[in-house]
Amino acid sequence: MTDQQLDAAFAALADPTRRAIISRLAEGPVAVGELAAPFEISLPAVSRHLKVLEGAGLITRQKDAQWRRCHLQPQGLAGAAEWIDSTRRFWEGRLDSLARYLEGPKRNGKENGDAATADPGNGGAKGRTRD
Amino acid sequence: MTDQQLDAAFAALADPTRRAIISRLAEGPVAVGELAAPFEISLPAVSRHLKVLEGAGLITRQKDAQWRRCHLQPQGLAGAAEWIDSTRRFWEGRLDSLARYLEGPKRNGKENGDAATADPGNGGAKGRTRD
DNA sequence: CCCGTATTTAACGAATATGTTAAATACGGG
DNA sequence: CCCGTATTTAACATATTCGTTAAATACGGG
Repeated sequence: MTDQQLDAAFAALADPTRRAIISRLAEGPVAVGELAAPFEISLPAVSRHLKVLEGAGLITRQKDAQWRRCHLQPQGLAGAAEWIDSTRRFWEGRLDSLARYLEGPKRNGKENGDAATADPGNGGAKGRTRD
Repeated sequence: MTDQQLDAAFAALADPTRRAIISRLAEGPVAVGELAAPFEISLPAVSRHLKVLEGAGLITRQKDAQWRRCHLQPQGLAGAAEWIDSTRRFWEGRLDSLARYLEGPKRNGKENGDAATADPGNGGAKGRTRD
């Protein structure tokens, strides 16, 4: 997933109407009119939201006579989720190194409960600006 | 997580500079100046990005003399990830019901054949003007 | 107390997003 | 071929976002 795709996906998700549309589509494909019904905004506004979602790769639209049936594109969601998860894994990996550091040969007897603020990478250096 | 929090979190993630900042912070806490160094934009611009990230609950800033050390707030990321994952779980659950429906003991020999567009949950409901 | 460093706030302009209404387009049917 | 339904595009107003530069604020040190 490129940076631009992530931009588009996250921007698309940053709107409650669009998230509601996605939630609705997770139940199954729906045509535009039916999709728009629950919302108070106009149909053109929904249409534009759909364009944004489609541009972000989160949905597709299939022609079906004069209807356009919208389908969730789960791989689009997967791309966004993957960015977040890999960041979280990275963070947790960093915590793992911290745990190893604390439990290492030094045999640290105290359990460090607040790993989130500890900083082995910059451990004792307070007030340092550059490294 | 409220709708507004999701708005803020996803909007915050929809910017490559802010995602880069988050990636950097996943390695450990960093002061603003050092955080800003890799970017070509001005320091005030970075400062505003940090404000956005903080407002979205994705980071925190701690005072440390004249420095402000920025920390990742992983629970913020978790909230966004959870929305996506629950949507995906819902989608997959729906596919599961579809599979059961297709393979189930009560074989009904009616219209189906395209798993991606079939819709057991809304099978013959409204919106079907054309058959 | 004043200075230099670190960071934020203020003020501004350009680009983008979102909503509206009115008109255009696409489709199947009589 | 024209009509009604479904949906999109056009044109427009307004709000927000993102960048800039200049000034303000916060802090520790001589």
